[in-house]
Amino acid sequence: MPKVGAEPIRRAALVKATIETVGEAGSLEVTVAQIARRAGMSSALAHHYFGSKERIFLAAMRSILTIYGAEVRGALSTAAGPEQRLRAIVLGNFSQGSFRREAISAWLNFYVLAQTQPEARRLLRVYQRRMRSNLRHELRPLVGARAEAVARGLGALIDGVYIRAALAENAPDRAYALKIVMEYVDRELENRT
Amino acid sequence: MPKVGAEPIRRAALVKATIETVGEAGSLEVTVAQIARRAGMSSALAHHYFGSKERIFLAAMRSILTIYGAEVRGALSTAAGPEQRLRAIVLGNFSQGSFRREAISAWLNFYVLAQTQPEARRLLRVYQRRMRSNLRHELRPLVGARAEAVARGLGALIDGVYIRAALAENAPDRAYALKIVMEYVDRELENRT
DNA sequence: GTTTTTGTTGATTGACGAGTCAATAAACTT
DNA sequence: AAGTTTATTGACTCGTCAATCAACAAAAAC
Repeated sequence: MPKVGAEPIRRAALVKATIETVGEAGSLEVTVAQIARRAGMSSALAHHYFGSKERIFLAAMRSILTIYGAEVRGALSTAAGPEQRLRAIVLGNFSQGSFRREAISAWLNFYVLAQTQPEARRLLRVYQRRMRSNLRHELRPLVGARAEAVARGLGALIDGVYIRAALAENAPDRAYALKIVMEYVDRELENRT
Repeated sequence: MPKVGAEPIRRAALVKATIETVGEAGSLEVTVAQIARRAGMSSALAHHYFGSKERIFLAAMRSILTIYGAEVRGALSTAAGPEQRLRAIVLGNFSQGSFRREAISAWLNFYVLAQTQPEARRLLRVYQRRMRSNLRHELRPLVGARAEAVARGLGALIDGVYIRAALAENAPDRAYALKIVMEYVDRELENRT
């Protein structure tokens, strides 16, 4: 049943299926066949479009980071003033699309992938750098010279809250996660110079 | 060359080799043969003593958590008063033995293992609970009702700083990691009630 | 309407790796 | 000295899985 113009649809389906499969399995040790089946095709087709398992993973990772980025940008669009914008960035990091069980678990696994895969590492680094730069930019007028350190601390805290959520048994508690991070922001802004 | 009383020595060697191998590879996808070779024995012997790869991993994880615990206790032993003790706990988390490249990378990978392996998950949970309880105990006299939230935040921040260190290309910067976390403590203690 | 491009899969290959086993040997027991 | 326990490994089995390939089908191009 070959329908023309299938490529982008198939690729998207595979990326989605990869995130779901890795997220559910909680591990990168999933087979191409599993992913392909979930995406409704044969494993041969998955290889046909992506060439290798590695490339499938990288595409999925790119997708996750893109979603993060988009949600942060979305949250940012309505915010005015440094404090509002700072809080919007944090909020964006915990929005619906990103702070979901499989997404979190998949993210953790891609983090591990970045330990071995140079391209995965590059992607993650680019993303982190951009995030830190955004945070620093809003923090500068709020905490001055401390901006760099606070940006790093915030980034690390967000990552930490994420991996802790990956380990929780119930559905991740978005509100509580957000509370922890926002209170960090509160503390830093209380004593601003 | 069978020397009697080899079991504990072999087991220890395997645990050590596992942490090193996983840490270096940055992945759990290492073979029993690799681990065994590094520990100076055949893979058959590794299976003989541990029964399965899974059990080898669990033993390695237990070892890592034990080392953490010991270092925290060590740091705690000389500290007096809640604030000193709180800072000692943090310090213990970043001590020489734990905050090392392979240990960090291995820890991250065991974190991932805990997503799938019930026993690994249990171990990690027990460890986290104890750590949080320790933190809370020292925080209570310092920040009162906020103790629970701060303990959680601190725990998450420490985890976050760890995984970020796993991604760094150079040797992990212990001093900087510590600075980030200690400043979090500073902020929380500044406005104590 | 034939050729080319795009889509698709079942079957196969080839490698790798966990776990088992039989065999060998040194040390301890009686 | 014979028997038992502990240590140790090379060789093998068996399953799994990424990747390839040959073949078929439909649409597009010519």
